[in-house]
Amino acid sequence: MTAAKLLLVEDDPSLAELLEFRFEKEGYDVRVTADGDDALVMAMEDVPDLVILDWMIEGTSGIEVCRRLRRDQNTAHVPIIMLTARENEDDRVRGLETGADDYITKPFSPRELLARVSAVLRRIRPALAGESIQVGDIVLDPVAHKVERRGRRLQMGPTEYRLLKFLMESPGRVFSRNQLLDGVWGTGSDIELRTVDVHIRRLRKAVEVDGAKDPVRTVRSAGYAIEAV
Amino acid sequence: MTAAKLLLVEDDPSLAELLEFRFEKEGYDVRVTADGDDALVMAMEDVPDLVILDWMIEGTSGIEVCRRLRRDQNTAHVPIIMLTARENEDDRVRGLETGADDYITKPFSPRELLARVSAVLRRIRPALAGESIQVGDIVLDPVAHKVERRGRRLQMGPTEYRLLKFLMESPGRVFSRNQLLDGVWGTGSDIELRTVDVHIRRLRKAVEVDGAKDPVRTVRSAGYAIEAV
DNA sequence: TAGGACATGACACTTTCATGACAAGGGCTA
DNA sequence: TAGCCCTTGTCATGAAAGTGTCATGTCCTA
Repeated sequence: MTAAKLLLVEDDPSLAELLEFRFEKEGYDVRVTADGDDALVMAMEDVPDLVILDWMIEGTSGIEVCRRLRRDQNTAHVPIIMLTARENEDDRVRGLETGADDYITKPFSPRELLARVSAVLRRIRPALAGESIQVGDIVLDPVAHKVERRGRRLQMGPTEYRLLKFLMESPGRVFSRNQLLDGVWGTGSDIELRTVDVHIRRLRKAVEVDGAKDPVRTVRSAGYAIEAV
Repeated sequence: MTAAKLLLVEDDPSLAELLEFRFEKEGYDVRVTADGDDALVMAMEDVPDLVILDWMIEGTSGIEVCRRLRRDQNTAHVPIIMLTARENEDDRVRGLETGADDYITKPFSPRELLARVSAVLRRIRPALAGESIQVGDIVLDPVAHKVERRGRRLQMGPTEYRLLKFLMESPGRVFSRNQLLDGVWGTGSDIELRTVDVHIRRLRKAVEVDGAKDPVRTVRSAGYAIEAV
């Protein structure tokens, strides 16, 4: 299981350091910045699994960062937890309405933030929390690195496994070839776009079980998705 | 678009009634019970999209309900928001660790709870949280790249899809052929004006469902619009 | 009723995708 | 270390689906 990538946007150095320490201790892969614009750049370059965003930061404001993350295709679905010192309900609601998934009011204990991060990740990316994912009749166990369909064990290469896992984390959602390259092969991989097709085909072949239908949907001129069949 | 089904487990009658009223006003399909065991039965019988669970209820305790929901295959993935009167951090953390997706501390405003429900649903089923576009009986889910009408899945080419999406983003508004070329084909496309007519026709054919009326309105010497029928 | 505007079917042309083949690389074993 | 097997990225090819244009028919309106 690869570590979950967190992006922490916090301009109080001591708090940032404390949180970074705690999260790394929990096995997360943490990057930190104090600046909103930096945060956006970092998020675009390497899409994190979750963003922890202080409402009051230098440069671009927290809510603006949130809005922009939501606007970009690649980061639109990254969960965001906002840190806010405000008691004001309007701000909390506005944060949630802007697209934040959760907020936590300062002062908070690191432990509670950890619990929230874990809860959000579990909801969004069960595989990161070590839980198995199920889509239709396909079950993927990230801990055992096993895939089963209708009780039968499936055999596939490492790339097909990662591709399947990536797709299963967002069932039904269509990913472009570029998104798949970023998500499965890693940002900045220098791979031919069409190579994705080939791996999709290998994946299709790997999940073939007697009379079961193909769970991989091709969306012409858009990409691929996996769905319950 | 079918309404999101909520299950509200709350034993304070006045609060339950208030919430039920607010949620139904927002278009949710709400069922209410005051009892933990009832809640489990109801959840098994008709799996809700989200559970709002009071921590302190009669019968089986909230946390126990949470645990059991998580244990059953059918309800394991249903998001849970816990309502708690306790300030105690341990309880909050324990709730999250047990599998609740979120909690909210009493007293809270219905508005905030609504925002949280919406935020959680947005994650789980984008189509339920208003991320899909709906015009009349046509529902377009941009994330899954799917279009449905009266529950039936529609099939169309990429251009028709983009055209439909563009029109549905401004229901009722009339677009000239030039505007459509700019918006759907991209500015600077060197396409014959009349080609729009052809794609409109293909779109019309694609959204044909048994006896449903044509949602595409032709405005003579002006352009086209889509409207609820 | 004439003239313009729109609808429709046909068709040739493009784009996009599925598939099989293949060579390069890596790791493991004998 | 040579040989073998598995994985991987790329390419060529054929099939399928989608696209733009035109000619013709139909409708509407002044």
